[in-house]
Amino acid sequence: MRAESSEPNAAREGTIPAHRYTAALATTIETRWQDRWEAEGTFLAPNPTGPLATGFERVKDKPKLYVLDMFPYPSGKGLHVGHPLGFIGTDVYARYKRMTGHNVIHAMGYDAFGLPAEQYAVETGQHPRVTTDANVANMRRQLRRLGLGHDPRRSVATTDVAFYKWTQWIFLQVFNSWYDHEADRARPIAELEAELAAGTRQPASGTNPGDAPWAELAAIERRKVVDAHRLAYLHEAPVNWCPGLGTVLSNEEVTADGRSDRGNFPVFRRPLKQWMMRITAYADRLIDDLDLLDWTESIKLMQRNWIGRSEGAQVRFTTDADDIVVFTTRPDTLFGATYMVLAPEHPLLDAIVADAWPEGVDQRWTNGAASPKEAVETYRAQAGTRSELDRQAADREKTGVFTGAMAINPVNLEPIPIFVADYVLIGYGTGAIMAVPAHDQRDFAFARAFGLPVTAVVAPPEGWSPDAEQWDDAWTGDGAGINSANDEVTLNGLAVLDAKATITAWLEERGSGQPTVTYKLRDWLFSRQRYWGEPFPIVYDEDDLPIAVPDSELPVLLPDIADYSPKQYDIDDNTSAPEPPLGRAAEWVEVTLDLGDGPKVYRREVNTMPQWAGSCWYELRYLDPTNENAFVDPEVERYWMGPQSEGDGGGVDLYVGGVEHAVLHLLYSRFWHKVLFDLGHLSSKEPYRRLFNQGMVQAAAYTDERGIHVPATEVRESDGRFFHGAGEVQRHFGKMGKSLKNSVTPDEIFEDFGADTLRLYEMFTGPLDQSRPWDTKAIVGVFRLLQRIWRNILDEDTGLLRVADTPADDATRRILHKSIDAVRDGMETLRFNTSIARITELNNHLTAQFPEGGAPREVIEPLVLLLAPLAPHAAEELWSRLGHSGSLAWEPFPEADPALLVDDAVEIPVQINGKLRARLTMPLGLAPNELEDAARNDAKVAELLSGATVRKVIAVPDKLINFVVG
RNA sequence: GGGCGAGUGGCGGAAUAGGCAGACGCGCUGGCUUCAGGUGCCAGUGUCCUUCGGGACGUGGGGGUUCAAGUCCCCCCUCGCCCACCA
Repeated sequence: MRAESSEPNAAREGTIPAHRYTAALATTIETRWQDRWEAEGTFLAPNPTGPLATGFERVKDKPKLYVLDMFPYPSGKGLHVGHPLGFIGTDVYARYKRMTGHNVIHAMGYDAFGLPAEQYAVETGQHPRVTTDANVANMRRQLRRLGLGHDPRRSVATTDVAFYKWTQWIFLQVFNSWYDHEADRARPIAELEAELAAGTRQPASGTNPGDAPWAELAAIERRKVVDAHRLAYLHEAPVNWCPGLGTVLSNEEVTADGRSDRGNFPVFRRPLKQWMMRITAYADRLIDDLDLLDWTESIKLMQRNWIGRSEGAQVRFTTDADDIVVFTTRPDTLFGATYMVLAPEHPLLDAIVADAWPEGVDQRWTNGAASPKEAVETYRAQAGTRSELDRQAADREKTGVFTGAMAINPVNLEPIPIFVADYVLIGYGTGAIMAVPAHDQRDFAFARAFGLPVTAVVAPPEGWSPDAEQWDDAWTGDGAGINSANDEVTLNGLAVLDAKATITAWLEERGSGQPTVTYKLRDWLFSRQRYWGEPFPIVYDEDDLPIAVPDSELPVLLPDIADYSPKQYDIDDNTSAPEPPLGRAAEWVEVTLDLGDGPKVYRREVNTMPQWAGSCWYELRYLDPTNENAFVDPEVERYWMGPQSEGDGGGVDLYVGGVEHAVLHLLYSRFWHKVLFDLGHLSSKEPYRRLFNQGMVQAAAYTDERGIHVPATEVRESDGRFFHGAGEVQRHFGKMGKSLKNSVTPDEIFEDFGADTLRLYEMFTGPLDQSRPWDTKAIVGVFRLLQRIWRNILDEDTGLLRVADTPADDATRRILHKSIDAVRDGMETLRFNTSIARITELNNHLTAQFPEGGAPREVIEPLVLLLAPLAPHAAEELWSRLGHSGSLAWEPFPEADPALLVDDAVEIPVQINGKLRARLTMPLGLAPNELEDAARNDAKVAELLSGATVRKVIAVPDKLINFVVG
């Protein structure tokens, strides 16, 4: 069947007219126009300056528009029809905007570093670059075949040396800066060094362990202090170590059940020295600047939740050993703190553990251990080996042990027992809490399990027992303070908000606490033990401290090595340690550089950057892809992405991609963009002004009796049941892909229908943000649409024009202009399905009105232009057959004449008690009373109303009339 | 457990700002064309009843506001996504 349909129509003369729009004809047309667009540079977008500025004169008075897709990973499997949904959507939008007078930039790149190419290299020994380049070439071919109107000069891959040179450069910008919290922005590290040297600034707390004066610090100590301020820094801290992958992972790459996002291997928390990026310094700005963005509230909410800002207080409790600081969002409940809990990893744990159990200790508190030390050590060891899944199950029984130590509550000087329990997380707040079981559900559960007292300090609602020990749950709502007073301060009678302010002020005055803001967001773990990623432009000296490779030495090229695999371990071996593959490139690792003090030998960083690095800034490189002196020319960036008005943060005008990147990519990318903004390299505060999440393409998938997916193409349907071979199979719908064996490739659809039909079908199945099932059988609907438009313009037998140069009749003209109006609306709102429906209606009207041909050119030409963004090849061909020599890509999009959008007469529904009883055609603009008279004068309405008492008449001009009868 | 979003014919989906529910397409039914079939063309197609005039019902379920509710309010059910011991 396919072989036949790809032959010219002539081969089937006698059955199919020679000039019918068929798949074969579509393919001929599509190939021709794709070649022509490329040859003529139809979609080249001129920059205001620089090497890509040719043609800017032509567009300099047009508004600019930056349309961007989330760039794909060039998989070796090639595309299925689900992949290009968003790409088609942005192409339709970009083409429409170009026709409405915008200078549109639209390009496509490749996020080409990453695991699959590396794993393929490990298996085959083929260099990942070879695989990657082949995959990129294949994907470029497939996307070109779709007729996407991209500027090919701007197509970059993150693996291009000319690209990752600048990824490394940006890393160094981050490395060479620090966050000035007073100025609330990043500044060059040299300015910090100068201020420290001049004594005008003191090191941030915790960065200078001995707190010795700057002048007395040795040079190496000074370097350590400065390094501790950098936005990219080395840090020994618990990280997510995945032995199965042989690499560490960021928090974001670990699933809720403690496994790797990729590969689903167990992940263990272990302390290791790794590169971190100080994204937490930007937490507030990442929240606040969401207000600048035209994103859906749900995505903004996900980002806010991920950053997880909480306002509260830190409170200092004294013990016999060190003081312990807790974080709480409910300082108002401080009088109700009946015990304290430390996370198992808390650094002060060893210092406070008592030597022996106190007399008469509760057996539940000791876990059967002979001493607190033994109990804590046992518990800590258990917590360390327990999987994250266990530990994070919210409904899990609370566990913990008593440390034997007591802390003094600063508000009432009462001693309270200190426990260690894994429901307190080391990574959040201070890793220690005051437990208020009466007003926190988790503390309540723990108190009940361990027989700890529950003291109410906020009045619960009516109906609760006055005795908190009788409660079934904690009371976490608002209420007046009770049982909360000492000699100096009382919270009794105060509402929660007032109580918080009062007690926080009191604590601050006494030096026992201060207001604090805490975030769930952690600093970003930025190093990976992989081969196929950007090398860090960092070397280490004999002191083992990091030194930036000078800009002049960039790029640091990825060396060729024999074995690309990181050392992998048994997936459960949590005692293993990462060993990056680059460590084996001995000659590369050892490097001689002259950093101003003569040639010396240094050791290169052997970790590589995570795959997110390239996607953090690729949209900037599209703007100026060939620039060798800067990652982007500031003037070019200002033109395409700069703020458009006061209060605008700038950024790309439309960014389309999957919702799965709602936090990770979008958060990291915003972070880098803000650093580059702070350092004066960018005019835009935000990378993506408007974000739009396209839906997924789903398809039927079938499982056999074993629950295993069978290839969807081999399933037959019979009476609503489905069979594969001899057995019956079950149908369900899921994301199209290899795992469900339900992929459909674009190549099959090109073969049977052509690219324009595929484009139309994908856009017709629903609004762009909605997921939709794929149904190959349904494609014929939009294929027929193209055939019918074709037939209304060209004779199927002769190929000659059958369009008339006579004026359109009034009714046809009105339908045209209403169609234009509706098509534009669908284009603007990315609801292309409605645009296609209106084009179909218009064409159906022409078919009915001019069955023998002769549709007026006055209507046909706008129809072709309306179709152009959606089915550009067919539209170009028709446009040219209509006698135009150039491409229609820059033709003005039809505009509706407002005068033709309203009719002289309108059909008015007549309701009686809200039920439709008649329709009357009436002149437009009748007043309510005229409407009522006209309705009453209608014979049918009069009959319906006879004998009834009309109690009320609702007459809405030009809309309807409703008689309310009694 | 918390948050967000969505439920409209057999299917995908339309429906300005509360005003004719089901546009457009698939599928289905009948017919035309054709050497049989197709990805050609035409007509019909929400459900039920009907004396063929029409009538009743109908946007997940239940209540409410209104002359009028797919649309607004309250309660419930189902599905999807995100987060998940974050003090």
